[in-house]
This record gives sequence, C-alpha cells and structure tokens, in this order.
Amino acid sequence: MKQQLKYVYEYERPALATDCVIFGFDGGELKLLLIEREKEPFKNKWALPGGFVFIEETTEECARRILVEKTGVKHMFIEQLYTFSDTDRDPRERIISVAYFALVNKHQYELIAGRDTIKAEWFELSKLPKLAFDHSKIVKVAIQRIKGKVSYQPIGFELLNEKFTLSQLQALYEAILEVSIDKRNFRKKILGMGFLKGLEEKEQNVARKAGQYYSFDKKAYKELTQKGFHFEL
Amino acid sequence: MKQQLKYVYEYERPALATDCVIFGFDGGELKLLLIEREKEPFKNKWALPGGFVFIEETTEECARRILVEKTGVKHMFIEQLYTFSDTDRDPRERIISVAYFALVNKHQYELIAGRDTIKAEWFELSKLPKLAFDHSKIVKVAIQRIKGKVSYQPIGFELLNEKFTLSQLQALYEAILEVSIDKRNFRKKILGMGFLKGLEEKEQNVARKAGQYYSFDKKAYKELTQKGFHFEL
DNA sequence: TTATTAAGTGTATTATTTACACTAAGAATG
DNA sequence: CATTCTTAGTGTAAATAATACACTTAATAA
Repeated sequence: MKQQLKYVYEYERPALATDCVIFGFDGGELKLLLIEREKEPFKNKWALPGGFVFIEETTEECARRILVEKTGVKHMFIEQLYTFSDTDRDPRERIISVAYFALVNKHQYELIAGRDTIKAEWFELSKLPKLAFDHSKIVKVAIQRIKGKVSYQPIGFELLNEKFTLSQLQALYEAILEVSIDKRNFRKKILGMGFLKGLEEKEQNVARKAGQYYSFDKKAYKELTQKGFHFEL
Repeated sequence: MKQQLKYVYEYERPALATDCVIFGFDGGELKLLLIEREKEPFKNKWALPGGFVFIEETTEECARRILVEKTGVKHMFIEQLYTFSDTDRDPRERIISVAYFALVNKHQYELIAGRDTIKAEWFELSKLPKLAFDHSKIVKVAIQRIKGKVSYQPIGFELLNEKFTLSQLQALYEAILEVSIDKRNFRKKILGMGFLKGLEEKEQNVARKAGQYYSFDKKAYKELTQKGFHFEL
C-alpha cells in the first residue's frame, strides 16, 4: 500500500538524491564500484550506488550512509564532486543529484548488494558497462577530478593499505594518471617530501626481493603543510 | 493573498536555491558583489545574490538568471562551486543551495538592486561585512577555489577588459594570490606561453610611459591545449 | 643450484625558476 | 621648455628542480 501523500508546497520541488562514485585499487587498473538495479527505471542496468536524501541529513551524511550500506566501510575518504541538475536526468520526475566521489581500500571492504540492488561489482575503468541515467557523465567528471587531484593532494594513500611499498604507491599513481613513472625519480621525490615513514617490516611470501613497507605519516604531513609545504607530484 | 498550495509529495523535500559569489577587479584588491536584503530573514543584512531554482531550469540556468538580474551581464564566466546542504542553514525551513562563482569585468556591468534587495555593492575581500545565512562559509570556499584555480587555468582574463596591459594582468594575479610577483619573470613566463596577442594600441592619458595592450587569444590557447600544453603560473 | 622477478640505489645533463637594476616614455608641474 | 614623477620595458647569471639511465640484491620457484 502506498504511503499517504502529505507534504504540500506552494511551488513544485525536485527530489534530492546523492550518487557515489567509489574508486578502488588492487594493483592493476583503477576500479569503480557499480550496482545492478533491481527495479525500474533502468531495471537490470548498471548504475552508481545512490539514494534519496532524508530530510534531516546533509547530502554528505546521505552519501556516507549509502557507502556503509554498499561496502560496510564507515570512515572512508569522501568528497563532494558536483551537483547534476538537468531537468530530464530521471525519467520519473525531476531529481537533483549531489554526486560524491569516494576512495576505498579494497582490502577493508566487503561488497553488499543491499536494498533495491541485485548485485554490486567492481569494474575496471576501461571496461565500464553502459550506465543508467546520466551516470556515465558523472563518472567522467569523477575520473577527471581524481586525475587532477591526485597530483597535488596526497589522497592516493586512501586507496592503499596502511602499510604499502613504494612500488605499490607508484603503481597506483601510474594507474590513476595513466602514465609510466621512472622508479628512481619517483622514490627520490616522494621520500624527499618527508611524510613517508619507513617501517621495519617487509613484504612476505613474494617470489622476489621483498619490498619495504612505508606508511603515510599524517601528523608529519600536517606539520609540513602548516610550514607552507605543498604536495605536488 | 497567498498562492494556493498545490504540490504534494510522499516525503518531505527541501527547497532548492542557488547563491552566487561574484568576483570583480578594478586594479586594487579583489572585490565581491553583495546585496542588502529587503526582507526577512536577515532583513537589512548583506548577503550573496541568490534565489530559488525554478522547476524547469537547471541550477546553472538559475545562477545565470540571477547574475543577469544583478549585473545586466549575460555571458560571464561561471562555474559551480559547491552544494551547501546543512539542515539548519536557513531559519525558515530546509533549503539546499548550489553555489556558483562568477567572474565579471567590472567595466561591462551595471549594478541593479532588483527584487527583494535594497541595494547592491562591491566590497573588497578584506572589508567584507558579516553575511546572512551561511554565506560567509560559501565566500570562504569561493576564495579558496579562485586562488587554487587561477594558477592552472587562464580564468583571470575574465576579470579584465578585452585589452589589458601586462601590468594589469600581473596586478590581478597579485591581488588574487596575495603575493608579489617579479615583473620580468612574470612577463617572460606569460608571454612565453604563446596565447597573448600583442596589439598595436597603447594606454591613453596616463601620466607615465603608456603600456602596450594585449589580448587573450582563445583560439591560440585552445590549439596549445590540444597539443598537450597546460597553463601554469 | 639455477632461474625468475621485482626491489633498491646515484649521477650527470638538461630545463626551469629565481634574483636582480637600469633606461625609456609620457604626462604634469613650474 | 626643462624638470620631475611615475611606471613600462628589458637580459643574464646562479640556483634549483626535473629528467634520463643500468646494475646489484634478495626472495621464492623450479
């Protein structure tokens, strides 16, 4: 039975939703988390995880709620991407969507299909399916943003484990920026910045020389930025 | 008489508005266009120009409509800034605001007070009054954005006349970035980029050596970017 | 024991950024 | 008409940052 209609306004109002572009990385190509829709419109089509904003929550709270629903991860990096307001972006009625992009450590999360979705799956950026609504457009903006951002803010670490090798970090940058980077120059530069803490620990069970683990020292980074340092790769 | 209430929804919906952070420049400090509100809430307080989004227009169309109302300028640089969705940002009811920032050539526009406003006025960034709603927060985000953006996108030209001297351009960068720049290095760099067209014309009626006029060659800039060039100051 | 694979390291060359001071031109002033 | 005032316009050397490049080492697998 349909709920009673009870909210009345003088002027017509669009509905408000958020959509989340969730990036993950596990060594190869950069990946995107998509869901298969269980209901119309775009039933059985792939789409970004999203949902309507409750009246007592901010759009960011809504996005975080959706992220927890889909991945189980509570504290991930999230940033507002852009607000999409084309009048015809949803076939049902006018819906404004405030899109967010999120960076997830693929080892921390567990995929959960959740409400109204058949399944959730990771897709490599080069192998994305056709998406519902204007979600391809949203993804395009998100990819542009992450590419632009990664070079002058140390957000890449959000996609890795707490401990990572410099080779993993380099591979991440190469995946996001779609370039190849000289190993020695990369190490010189990133270590020279002074916010990577070298750990005693090494990789285990690898059929080659084990790489040393490093971690991102947030405190050191903060101090550096306060002294006028600004990250640039 | 109040209009009939006639739009009914199953769930409560926030109202949707846009606010515009309009930057202008005339040689000294960077300036912001503010309006004095004629009505409650925040009657007689200074605020950003803004208004509700019509059901058949996008938020950007709404922002442009407001800009034309306030300044008479139809084609100005405008870019979405951020969407502010705190649940208590308006004392009347929940209103989501998609903020835009705009760059205006102060010589092209005329200030128009317009609907619901007592007057419109330019304020230097260092002399801003207290603002209504969460508008101080919006302005802060906008200043951050313009500072960050101006160094890697040639948007500064939007604030100047079509013809400008290199000294004017330098003064603009110094005003936005709040730094002083070496004249020779600035000229070398900006001219070396190859998208400034030197004109025959010079300044008139100045009690000193007249500066040569230049213009921003959009076509040349576009060609350069397509060849992989990317602007950075 | 050997093969395979990626980790880890230094230097020379080139390109970019920075610091710096005088002459030239135009109007205003007396 | 000469002088003053003000900002336009210009080049070079030094310092810093970016780039290109190849071999040894360590760990497991075969």
